[in-house]
Amino acid sequence: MPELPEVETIRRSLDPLVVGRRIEAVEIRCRQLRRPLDKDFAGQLVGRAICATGRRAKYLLFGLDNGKSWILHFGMSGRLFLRRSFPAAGAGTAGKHDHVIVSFDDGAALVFHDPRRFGLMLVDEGTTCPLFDGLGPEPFDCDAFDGEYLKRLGRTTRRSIKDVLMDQRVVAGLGNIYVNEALFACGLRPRRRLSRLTRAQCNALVESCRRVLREAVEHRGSSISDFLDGVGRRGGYQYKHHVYDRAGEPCSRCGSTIKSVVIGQRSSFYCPKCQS
DNA sequence: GTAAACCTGGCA
DNA sequence: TGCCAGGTTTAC
Repeated sequence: MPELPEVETIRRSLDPLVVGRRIEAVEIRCRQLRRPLDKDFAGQLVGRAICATGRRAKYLLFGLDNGKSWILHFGMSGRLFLRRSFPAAGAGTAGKHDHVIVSFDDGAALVFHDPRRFGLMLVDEGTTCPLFDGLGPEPFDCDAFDGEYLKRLGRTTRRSIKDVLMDQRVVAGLGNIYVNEALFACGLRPRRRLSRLTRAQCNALVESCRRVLREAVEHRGSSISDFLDGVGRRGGYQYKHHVYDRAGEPCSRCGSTIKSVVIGQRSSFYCPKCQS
C-alpha cells in the first residue's frame, strides 16, 4: 500500500497527536512480520517519550528521547492508527491483524494493523539504521536526484525507466502507483530504456516524479481499497490518477484506451497516444 | 533479467 | 478456483 505520499500522510496525521507523549506499554499479538520482531522490541519502547516524527523513503520514524527511533515499514497492507482510548492489554478488543499495540499513559494507543504481514518494525538509530544503507536519494532532494543523475545512470544500464524508478536504490519512495503516474505526466512509456532518453527527457522525468508526489501528498495519498491515515481518513489522490488501474478506460487527456503491460512482475499502465 | 518467496483478502 | 494487489528479498 503505502508509497511515499501515504507514509508522509500518516506521519502528518499523527505528528501533533503523539509528539511529547510517553509510551507506557507495548502489546505484541503477532511477532511474525516480514522479519520477526526483535526479542527486545517492546523493551526498547516502554518508558520512552516520542520527540519527533520523520520519514525516510517509505519508512516512518518516531524519534525517541534516547536518540533512537522506532522505525516502521508498511509493506503492501500495513496501517498505523491512533485509538483515542484503548482498553488494557488483553482486554480482547483488538481487531484481527492488529499485530502491535503501543499504548500511552492516558489509554490512547497506536495500533499497527497488517493483514499480509509484509510490514516491518524495529528500534534503531534513525540515521545509521542498516535498512537505509542501500536507499537512493529522496525524490525531493534536488541536489542528488536530477536529470543529470538519471542521464549518468543511463550510460551503464539497459533497464527500462519503469524498472529504474521502482528501484529504491536509485530513488527512494516511489512505488507502482506513482511511477505509472509520473510516466504519464511526462509522456514516456514505461518500457522506454533509460539509456535512450535525452537529457531534456531525464529532466522532465525527474520533475514529473516530484510533481506527482507533491500533488499526492497534498491530496493526502491514494486510497485504492484500504489506505487510511493515522486518524482513519481516506486519501483523495485516487481520483486524480490518470492511468494507474485504469486499463480499458478512456484516457482523460485524449480518449484513447489505457493499456496495461507487465514489467518486472508489476502491472504498468499507459496511454498509447499520450505516451511514447 | 526473471521468478518465486513471504501473507491475506477481494473479486470474477 | 484462480488471479490479482500499494513491497522487498532471495534464488536461479
